[in-house]
Amino acid sequence: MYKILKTEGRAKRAQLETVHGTIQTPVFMNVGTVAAIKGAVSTEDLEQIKTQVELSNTYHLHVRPGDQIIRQLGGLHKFMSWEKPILTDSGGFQVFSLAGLRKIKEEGVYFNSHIDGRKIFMGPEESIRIQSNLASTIAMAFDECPSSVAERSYVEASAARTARWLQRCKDELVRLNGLEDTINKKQLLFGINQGAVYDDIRIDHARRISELDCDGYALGGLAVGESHEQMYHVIEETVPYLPQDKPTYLMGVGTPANILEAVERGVDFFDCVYPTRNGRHGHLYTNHGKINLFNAKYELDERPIEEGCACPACRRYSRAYIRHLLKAKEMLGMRLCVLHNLYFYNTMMEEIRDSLDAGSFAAYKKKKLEGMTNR
RNA sequence: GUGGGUAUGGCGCAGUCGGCUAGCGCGCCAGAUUGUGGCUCUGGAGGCCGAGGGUUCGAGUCCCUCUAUCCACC
Repeated sequence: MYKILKTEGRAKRAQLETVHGTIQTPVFMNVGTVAAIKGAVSTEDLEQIKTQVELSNTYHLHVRPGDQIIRQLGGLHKFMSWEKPILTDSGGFQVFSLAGLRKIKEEGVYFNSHIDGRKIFMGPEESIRIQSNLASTIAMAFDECPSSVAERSYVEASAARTARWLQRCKDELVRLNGLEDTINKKQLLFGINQGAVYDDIRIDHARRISELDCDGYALGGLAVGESHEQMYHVIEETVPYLPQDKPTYLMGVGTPANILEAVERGVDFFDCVYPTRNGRHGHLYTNHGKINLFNAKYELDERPIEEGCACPACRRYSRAYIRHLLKAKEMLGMRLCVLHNLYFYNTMMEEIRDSLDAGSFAAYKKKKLEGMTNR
């Protein structure tokens, strides 16, 4: 299933075989929360900008249109017309990030829908059941993502509960995958490590969840307020305690620099809203750093976003034109920016894989970081 | 021509019985944003308060003249 092809230090060049095709890693998963990449990006577009994995969200699809609806329509892949791998996030993070009133108990979490305010209960079994209905390629465990500044005692109790929840997720998935009418009987499950910025809690938690033999393991609860140094430190200390014959996924991260640092520390799956959200806001990633197309200095700039870039935006349009579209709030402006950013990220991951293949990742990373003056 | 209204940053407006560095929205100029509510947040620049004169310790606020503009009537 998961096969390491080459290593350089802790950095891994690997591949993960799934029922929806083989994923080459390190990989960046393109975030499409509600089964859509925001910014009017179609799955046809995704194929043209080197997307390997699309990421959607359990909670968001549960409240709208409803996982039962998607199940009746044949699952997420058929629903959104995307045949390659899809990873669904469990909804644990949404409880942390957007549910105002919430109650976290041993059985799960009670909170209110952000769409219509109605009460929702979600626990490990509910999350996995929804993900099974969505029939994604990879399901994520239902976890709690405590604040990075949460007190030690709280983090300790929370991590212990997340570990118990993982066992329940695992049991429920095994049960569902064994059912006759389950759409994707080979759905994979990734467990999630927690522990905020406390090394010993992280390590202890990593050891515990490693015994559950998941298909992959993620580092959760990072990039939620702590410094880059703290985050790199946690990754460095924790990754060795996660099964190295399984994929390692750093959730929600990050900037191009964050990714390069994490690859070096053994991470091979990433996802982040930056390329899409920042793209919608006119922030573009280039090899010279991030630029803000809203800035007045681009008003008469006839160059493409990035010289030599082969993305759909750079092949044809100028900074001045795209800036105009953004200021005029034309959808095409956002779309072109999102396409460029995702292409940039996916291309960078491709370059990372090539450099690992060639045994020159360290040199590649150094050169890439030196070029990016802004981030 | 007569009567009435209005003139405050690029645009639209607030400015209480005259009282300290004249506010707000949009726009503009920048910055944030890490398992996404196309959201939101944070800064910044920009005003001889239509012009001139007067009253007053003090006028965007009160008085006079002029100018511009809008409405009604002729």
